[in-house]
Formats: sequence, C-alpha cells, structure tokens
Amino acid sequence: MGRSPCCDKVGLKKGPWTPEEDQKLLAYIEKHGHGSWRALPNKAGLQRCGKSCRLRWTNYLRPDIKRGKFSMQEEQTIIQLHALLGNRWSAIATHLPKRTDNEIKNYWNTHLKKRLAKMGIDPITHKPKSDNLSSADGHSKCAANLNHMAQWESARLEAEARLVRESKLRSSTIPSNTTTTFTPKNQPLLPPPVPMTPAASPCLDVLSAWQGAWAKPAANNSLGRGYTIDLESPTSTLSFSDNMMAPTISGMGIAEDSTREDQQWKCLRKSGFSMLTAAPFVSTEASSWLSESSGGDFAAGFTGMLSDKANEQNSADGCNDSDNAECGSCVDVEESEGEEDENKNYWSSILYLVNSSSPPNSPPPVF
DNA sequence: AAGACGTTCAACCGCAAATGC
DNA sequence: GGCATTTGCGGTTGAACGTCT
Repeated sequence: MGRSPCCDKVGLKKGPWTPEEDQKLLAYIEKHGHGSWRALPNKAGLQRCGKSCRLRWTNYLRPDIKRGKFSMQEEQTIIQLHALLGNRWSAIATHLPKRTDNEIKNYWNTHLKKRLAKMGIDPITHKPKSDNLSSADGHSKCAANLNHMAQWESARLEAEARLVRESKLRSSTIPSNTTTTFTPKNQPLLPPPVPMTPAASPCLDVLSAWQGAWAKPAANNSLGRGYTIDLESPTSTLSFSDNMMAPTISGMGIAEDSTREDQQWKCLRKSGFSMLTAAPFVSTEASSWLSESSGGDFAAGFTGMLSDKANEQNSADGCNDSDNAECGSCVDVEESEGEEDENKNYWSSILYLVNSSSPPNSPPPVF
C-alpha cells in the first residue's frame, strides 16, 4: 500500500485476507499455537509474511475480541486514558478488555477526535482550545499534577500490559492439544485477559482514585441515595445515580442505558459538578490529596477549573443551581433540548473529569 | 443515475524494544 | 556485552462503502 514492502520475499500475498486464509491461520494456531510468527506462514501453508499473520490474528481472528460499537463507558474510558497517556493505544487497550489497540486507535481517529475537535476541545491536550492561554496560575498547577499522575499511571499501565502479554504468551505457545475446539465465533483459545481488579492493581490509578474518592463513604454513608459500586470493574468510570446527587461507580462491563447516561452527564454538568458539592462524600484520604493539590484549599483549588466552566454552561442554560447540591431542577431533563446539546454536555463533563483527575505527590509505583 | 466527496477500518510500514545466541 | 532476530507499537495508507450533489 504505497510503501516498499516490509518483506523482501516476492510472491507473498498482501492486502485483505480471504476466508480461506483465515481458516488456515485459525486451524494452525488452534493446533500448534502461533509459536514463531516468522515460521508460521510456511507451516500453515500461507503465502503471507509472519507479521501479516500476527496482525491478522491479534486484530481480527483472536477469539477474545469484542467487535461492534463502542459503548459510552468505553468511550469515556478511552478519553480519560488518552488524556493521561496520549496515543499509547496498547496501554489504553489493557483497560478495555476485548478491544484491540488498533480498533481503539481507529475509533479515536475517526470518531472521538473529531467530536472533541468539533466541540472546541483540543484532542491532544484535552483542553478547550480557547483555554490554552488562561491556565497561567491555578491551572498550571493542576496541569503539573496531571502530568505527574500521567507518568505514574503510565508506568503502572506498562507493567499491567507486560503481565497481560506474558500471560498470553505463555498460553499461546502451549499447543492446545486438549479438548479445546475452536471456531472464530465461540471457543477461546487464549485464557481471558488478566483482570484489572483492584486486587491486581492495588496501587492508585487515576480512575481508581476517582472511584476511591467516591466509593469509600459508601460503606458508612447515611445518605441512602443509591451508591452502586462495582469493585470488580477493571476500569470503572464515574457516573451518577438516579437522582443525580450521590455519585456512583459503574463497571465497564455493565450494560448501560445510554439515554439515561446522557441525562446523568447532563445533570452532572447542570448541577455544576464540583468538589464543593462532592466534598461531603469524599474520603479523608482522597480529600487529603485533593487538598494538597489545591495548595490547602481543597474546594477552591479543585473546583476552580471544574465549576468555572460548568457555571458558564449553566448560565447559558439558565440553570443557576451549580452551588446547590440539591438541584432539583436537574432531575427532570427537558426533552426539548436537542440531541446535539446533550452530546455537548456529555463531552464537556468528560473533559472536566479528565482535567481533574490527578492526585499529586503520590509515591512512585513499585511493581 | 453517476460522479465527487467523505468516512471507516483492515492492513501495511518503519522503528524501537525485547529476546536469544 | 554485542549482534542478530523477533515481536510489539503507533502512524499511515488506500480499498470499500456511504452520502451528497
């Protein structure tokens, strides 16, 4: 495709794979594992280079791949992780089970990036384009914190990715001469990916930090507002419960009602989501780093970049309840609002979440 | 109906890291 | 430790398909 071939050997087929080739590759890997990719094509009777075979397998034929539309939670996860890690698709993919890095990369380039850009958000910095110059004082601190956390999170993700790779390698190199029968649609040849449970990743991560901040009070909260926490979620993302007042954590694997979620995001924004509002729910530990990050003034520092923009939006919407935790007007979402507005709100909320997730001064990860 | 234009995504490439000898 | 080979990653391409004019 427009470049010199990666394999010098002539006669090797390129371009789209035929069903027959897929079948050959699948049959071979089912029987022998992939072993050496370079040697595989000859052994499997394929006129392809090993690289092409590996790519076909990892991005398309592997049984533990989920195809189809990305859920809203997956989108949120991608955006949050992209804000932290940049174009490190393989690291992002470790947080999205059954999605390949290539698929995530494509989805980002064809959908998410454009949607962010359309909203005036720089898809690289994840900040409003007009906001780039206004981050001189308070925001720079947050940016530094975010950067610190990004490095920290990045190192952890790399370690996780390594574990996943090693696990897969071990299993894939073992010939499956067991009773495993395999077709592209059903039987997994490889074991399920290493779950990113809190137990597996006991250290802080940005998303977990968020979860922790929200989740901890759940055990002894007397509010009874419907906290729901999925501790097994590998990459939980923040969402809000039905009445929008108490934060909830929902797991990635949980099917979501997108319409409802839209409304939740909308209300999150409408309620002027801020740590002022959230403070009563935040654990001591979490509020500690939040406080540090804001130079001692937890509420002011942390909410600065959140509420400013949210208030701006609220004013535009005529919702002035940003400082009111019991914003009742947010419960009923006006149906007359356009879908575009909902999308905007949803994306705005994501941006604010991304901007705010950086516990500073955390110790370096030990793996 | 047909050509132009835009979008999507599988597959390619080169590079860097990891691994083996 | 040094070199050769293999593997993984991220950027890019272009065919296929959809939409617009």
